[in-house]
Amino acid sequence: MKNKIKAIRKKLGITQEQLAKECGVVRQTINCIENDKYDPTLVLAFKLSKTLKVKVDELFIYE
Amino acid sequence: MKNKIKAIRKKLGITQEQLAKECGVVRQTINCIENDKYDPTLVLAFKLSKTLKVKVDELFIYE
DNA sequence: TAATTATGTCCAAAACATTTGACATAGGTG
DNA sequence: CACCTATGTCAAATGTTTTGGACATAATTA
Repeated sequence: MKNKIKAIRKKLGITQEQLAKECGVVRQTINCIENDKYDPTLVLAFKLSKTLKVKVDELFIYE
Repeated sequence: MKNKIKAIRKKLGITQEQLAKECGVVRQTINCIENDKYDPTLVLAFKLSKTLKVKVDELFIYE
């Protein structure tokens, strides 16, 4: 499952570390998700969505 | 994390078994998610969303 | 250049999601 | 009532996500 996290995070000018802290996870988690190592849990997807100010349906690309 | 799966599934007149099959999981998985035993993975959330014809952001209630 | 910050990666363990198989109960229909 | 379908639940096994600690490299800045 692809996502737009890295692009949107950079547009907002924040680091993986800052995004991680906002979402209550560690930096490696953000890094793995941005690089498609695995998908976030649903709760984390919503936290990312909220922090990055886009809807879950926009942030992730299904299919 | 709450969700509207049971309500929408009933409105569509389908069983847990049918929804499960559509989404490629077993009946117990749908049952557990409807009864808030655990949250689905992000991929399953998108499959449920697609089958139930509502957006992920509408199907699940975060906060 | 040297120092600092940001990112990518690895591993093992912990936490969480899903399956399989089974049994119990609730609701409707003959 | 007896039958059948749908739903709820449980425990053990398996698969996936997240953590914590560590190290390497890339990019930025003094």
